[in-house]
Amino acid sequence: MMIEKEPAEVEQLGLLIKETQSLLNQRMDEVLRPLGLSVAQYACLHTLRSAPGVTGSELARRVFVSRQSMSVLLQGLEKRGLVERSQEPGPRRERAAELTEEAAELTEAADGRVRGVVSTMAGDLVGDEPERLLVLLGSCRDALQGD
Amino acid sequence: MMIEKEPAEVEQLGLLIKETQSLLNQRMDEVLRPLGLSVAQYACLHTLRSAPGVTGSELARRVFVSRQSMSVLLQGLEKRGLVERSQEPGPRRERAAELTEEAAELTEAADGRVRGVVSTMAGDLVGDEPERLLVLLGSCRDALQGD
DNA sequence: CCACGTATGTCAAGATACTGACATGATGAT
DNA sequence: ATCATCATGTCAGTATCTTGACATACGTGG
Repeated sequence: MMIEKEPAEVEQLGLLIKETQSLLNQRMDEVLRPLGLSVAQYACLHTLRSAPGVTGSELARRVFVSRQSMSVLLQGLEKRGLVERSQEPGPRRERAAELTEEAAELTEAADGRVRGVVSTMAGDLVGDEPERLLVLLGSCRDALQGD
Repeated sequence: MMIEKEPAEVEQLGLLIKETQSLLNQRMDEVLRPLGLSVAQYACLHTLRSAPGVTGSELARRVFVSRQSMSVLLQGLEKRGLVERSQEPGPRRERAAELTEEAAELTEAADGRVRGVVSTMAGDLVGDEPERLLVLLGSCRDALQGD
């Protein structure tokens, strides 16, 4: 006979994820705001650094926002001289986006601060616990999007 | 000499949390929308059911939104007959909020659907893994808000 | 060759959440 | 007793994200 986990605790998992993400977003905003960056802008720059030349739509998918939001995000970053987009559209009307020199410095500074926040968050985890957390959360993510 | 964890993996923890929460919110919206409820409204009703009679401000803190957002949320729920608020303000101008009968049924139905989503999310976790995940994530949350 | 489906980029409108500000009522220090 | 302080509830303005819609461009099947 299978021993069923009482669902009372697992039920709190959704709330806990929301809570943690809310706090994480808040802390990231606090350290990024002095640099003049919103969390969404940081996510955009961070992703662009690891994947230069991607299209706006692909960027939107990776950052989990709509194409439209990414469009205005990129326009703002372009106006601030942090991002350059090819003026001559590519194969499918695509406009590849890349970081500028100034953005590289800024993104590195922002990355440092975000690393600090994440270190704080994982500060009480010891041994293989960080890795365990990554695996378990990854399982949840896959189960949700695999649908 | 301490063996330092390479931070390359832990660094992804922030992104993973954001990703998982985004997908969870999306799935919850999909199951709650047919009931005419937004995720925020569900969170409001769910919290009210476990803590009837709380004030709007306290409710806002528990649901992680501002007092102002909770104010308009409650106005909408009140207009739909799901929530009743005491008209005669209490000790500190407080207006205690409670669920109506109709809301109790609706909230129960919504809870069932949300339980389904959470079960899907935790579907691949076995043994003590759900509990482990709760403990590890709880540690992260405490580290973020303990600051 | 040409219509159809699909993907990108953008504009406009609606919804939602936040910050700032104010009035009201309770608490505490002097 | 009086005034400063704080918490609640609400209104207004701002910012951001989303959905809907349209124009453009590539690919495929008729």
